[in-house]
Amino acid sequence: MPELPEVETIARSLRPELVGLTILEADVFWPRTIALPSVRRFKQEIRGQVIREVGRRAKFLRLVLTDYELLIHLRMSGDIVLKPGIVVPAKHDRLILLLRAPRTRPHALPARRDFSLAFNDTRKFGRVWLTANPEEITGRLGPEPLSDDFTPQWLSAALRNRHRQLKPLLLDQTFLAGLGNIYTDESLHRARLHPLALSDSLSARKAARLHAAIRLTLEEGIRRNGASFDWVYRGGDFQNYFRVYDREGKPCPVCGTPIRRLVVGQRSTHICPHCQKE
DNA sequence: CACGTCACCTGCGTGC
DNA sequence: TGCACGCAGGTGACGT
Repeated sequence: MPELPEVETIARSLRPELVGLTILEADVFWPRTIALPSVRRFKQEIRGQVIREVGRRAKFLRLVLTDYELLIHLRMSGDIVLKPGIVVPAKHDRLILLLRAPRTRPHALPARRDFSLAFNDTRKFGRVWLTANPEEITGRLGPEPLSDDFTPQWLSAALRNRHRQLKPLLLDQTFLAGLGNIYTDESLHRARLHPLALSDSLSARKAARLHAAIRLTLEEGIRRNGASFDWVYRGGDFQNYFRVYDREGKPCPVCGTPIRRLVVGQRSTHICPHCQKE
C-alpha cells in the first residue's frame, strides 16, 4: 500500500523511538518475508545490532545498524507496529524484532526497556533485506522526487529519452523512485496530463508542469501524514483530499466533470476527462 | 525497448 | 448463508 509519503511518515515517527535501541532477537513467522540472507543467517547476524538511524529510500524503510542496513519494503499491505514490552504475535505478523533500550541514569525509576517491532503484512508481499551493501538492492532506483537531483530540466530530458505512456513510466521505480498508483494519478491530474500521453511528446513546459505537480502532491501527502484506508489506518488523512483517486463518478474538484476510471497497465487509473485530454 | 499477462497472497464488498 | 467474482496503495518474471 504505502507509497513515498506513507513510508516517509513511518520513518519520521519511528526515528525518535528506535535510534539507540539494540536488536536482541528476530522472530520470523513467514520465512519468505526475509529476502536476504537466509532466515538462519538473518536471525544470527541481526542479534546485537544497534539501530543508528532510521530513514527512507524510495518506498524502502531503512534501518541503519551497526554493521548492516535493514531494508523493509511494505509492498501492498505491510505495516510497522512498535509496541512496548514483549508481545505475542498479532494476526498477520510476519516478523518481530525484540528491542532493548540502553539503561539510563543508574537511580532513575525503572523505565520499560523492552519493545517489540512487528512487521505486519496481510498479503505477504512485503520483503526485508539485511545487507552490508544496500546499493545492491536500491542501486537501480531512479532519483528521489524530493531531492535536488529531480529538476524540471532532468525530467524533461528523461521523458524525451523514452517512448512510454506517462503513467506506467511514472510507476517505474528505475525511472523515478517513490510514486505509486495514488500519487501518480493525483500528480497527472494536477499537471492536467493524460496517463496514456507518450513521454516524448511532452513539451518542456508540460514537463515542468508535471515536475511541479509531483513535488506538490508528494509534499501535501507528507504534510497530511499520508493516506489511511479502512484496512490500514495510520493516522494520515490525505485520503480526504484526493482529487481523482478512488473517486469514480464524483465531480472533478477543478471543473465538476465526473471522474472516470480506466485501466492502464493492469492498474486502476482515475482521470478527469475534461481536464486531462489525451 | 515497450507492453501485456501472470504470479505472489489475503480479505472485503457485491451480486446471484 | 454460500459462493463466485472483482478488487486492493507493488513488483518481478515471463512472452511477444
